[in-house]
Amino acid sequence: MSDFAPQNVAVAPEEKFREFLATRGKRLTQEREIIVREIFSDHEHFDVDEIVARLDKPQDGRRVSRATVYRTIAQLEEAGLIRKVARANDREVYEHDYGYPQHDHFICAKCNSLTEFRNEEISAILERVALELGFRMSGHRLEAHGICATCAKPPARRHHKLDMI
Amino acid sequence: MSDFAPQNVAVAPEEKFREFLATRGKRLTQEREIIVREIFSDHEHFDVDEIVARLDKPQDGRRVSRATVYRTIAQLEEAGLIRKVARANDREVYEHDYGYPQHDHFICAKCNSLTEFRNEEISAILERVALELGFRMSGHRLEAHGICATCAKPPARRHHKLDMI
DNA sequence: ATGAGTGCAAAAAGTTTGCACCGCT
DNA sequence: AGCGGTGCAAACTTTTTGCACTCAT
Repeated sequence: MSDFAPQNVAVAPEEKFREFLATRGKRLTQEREIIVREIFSDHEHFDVDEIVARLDKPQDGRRVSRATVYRTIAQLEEAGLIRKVARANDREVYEHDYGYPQHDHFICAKCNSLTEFRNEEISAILERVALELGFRMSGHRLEAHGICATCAKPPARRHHKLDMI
Repeated sequence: MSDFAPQNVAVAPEEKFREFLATRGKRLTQEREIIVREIFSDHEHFDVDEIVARLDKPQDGRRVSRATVYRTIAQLEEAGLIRKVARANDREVYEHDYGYPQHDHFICAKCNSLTEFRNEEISAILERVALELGFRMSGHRLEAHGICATCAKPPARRHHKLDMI
C-alpha cells in the first residue's frame, strides 16, 4: 500500500517505545513487545480489531487480550509511534508514524482502500495558516474522498474481458 | 464560530431536502422538517446528541425521537446538505454543506473548539494529486490538530487576573 | 513486598434495527 | 388501503473500566 521508503529509523520501534515508557515509569512488557512487533511487522494500515485477531493465537506462548491491545495502542499513539489516519467501517485506522514521512490519503468509497500521497505544499500551507491563527499545530489528518482509479472503471474492464472470451 | 457568508442559497434547506426526498419517493414529514429547521437555525457545528437534546422538548407539539434524528441526519448527509467535518469526544461533528464555501478546521486538543479556515490552494493541490492518481475526488476532510490561541496562554492570563485582585 | 500490568467480564457510549402502531396521500 | 414514517426498546459495535490476580524488580 505504501511506496515510501523508511527514513530516520535509527532505533527499532520496540526500543523507541521502551524509552517512551521509561519516561513514565512504565515497562516494556512481553505483551507490549508482542503488540509492537506485530504492528511493525509490515507497513499496512491497521485497526484494533485486526491486531486483536492476529494475536488471538498465542505468540511466544502468550495470548494478548483485547483490553491490552487497546491500552497499548493508546500508548503507542502517545509515544508518537503510530497515529490515526482515518475512520473506516466505524473504526479508527492507524498507521506507523515513526520512520515514515508525513503523508495523506485518498479513501475509496467503493473498496475502502487507502492510497497514500505526499505533498509538502499542504503542510507548508497549514503551517502558515496556523501561524496566522496563533494555533500551535501538532499535526493534521487529511482524507480525500472519492472513487479510486481501479473502482472507477470496472464496467469497461469487464466488458473487455467478455469480448475476449 | 463561522465568519463565512452564505452563498448560493437560492432555496431554503427544507425545500432542498424535500426535493431530495422526492427523488427517492419519500416525504418531508413534520419530524424531518423540525430537524432540518433546528439544524439550520444557526451555523454552528453540531453532533447528533446536541440535536436530540434540543428537540427533547416538543416543537410544534411534537417531540422527535433519537432514532428519527439519526435516520434524518443520515439522509441529510446523503442529500449533501450537511457533512461530517471531524470527530470530537468520540462523536461525529457535522456542519452545513449547503450554501457555504468549502473550508477546513483547526481542532484544539484542550478546549475541543473548531476553528474554520479557508484556503483554495489546498483544494487545488488535491485536485491536481487526484488527477495524477486517477482518483475521482468527491471531497475532503482536513483536520489540523494542536492548541488554539486562547488555550495556548491560559497561565499568563490567570496570573494577570490574580495580580489584579 | 510493591507497584505496574494483565485478563476477564461488565459497563459505557454511540448508533442501528425490529416491530407494532401511526398518518399522509 | 397502502406504504412510508415514527417511537420505543432491544440489539450491536467499538472502546473503556473495575477488579482480582500476576509478574518483575
